[in-house]
Amino acid sequence: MGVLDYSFYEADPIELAPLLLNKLIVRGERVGRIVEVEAYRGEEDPASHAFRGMTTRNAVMFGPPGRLYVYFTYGMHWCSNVVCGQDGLARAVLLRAVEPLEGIAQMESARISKGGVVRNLRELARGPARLCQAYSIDGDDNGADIVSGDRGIVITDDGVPPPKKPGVSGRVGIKDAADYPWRFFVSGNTYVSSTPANVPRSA
DNA sequence: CTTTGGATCGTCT
DNA sequence: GACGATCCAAAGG
Repeated sequence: MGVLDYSFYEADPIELAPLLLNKLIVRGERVGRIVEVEAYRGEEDPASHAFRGMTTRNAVMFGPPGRLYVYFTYGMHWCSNVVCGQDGLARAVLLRAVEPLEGIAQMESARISKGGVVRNLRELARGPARLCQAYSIDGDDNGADIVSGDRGIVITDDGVPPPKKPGVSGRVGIKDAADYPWRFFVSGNTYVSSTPANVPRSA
């Protein structure tokens, strides 16, 4: 229960990613449950921004765990990752979808004020860029400490455990290493994005 | 319902 | 100079 400790984030992203499922992201009034994530493993992962070493853009990924790595892409979108693994290793978990629980009005106005479109609750924070819009996460939040909450963002545990058998599939929107089964989601949850086809575990 | 193409710019080659 | 860890609207079945 409560805010997660730094030690929680020291794990390898493949271990940590499924453990982040069902945790809460909190920023002020805004509270949502994480239902979909992806693991990225730095120099060992052709799809990772850090595959070819450190740059100014990805530097936060190499730093201490328990921070946010926020990046800009497609000329208009922000996406956010939880930095994990030990200090010096470029490891991170991309936050891909959240089930809105509280502060829904604030999430909606945050999206709309940034030119977003809110069709329904399901699409409010479904997808990494929409999630950032809903939480007003942008470049200013790159490097934010999600344990101390120095920028007002924390990840907490409300007692709901991660799924015993999370859904697993390839990661979305990448070309390299598309077959790595490093996307994890809460099976059956409607707030999970659907691409690629949800592949049940056990298989 | 699915498919397709446009928007838009910081970062790396 | 090319291209994204994406989203959205419009067009087609």
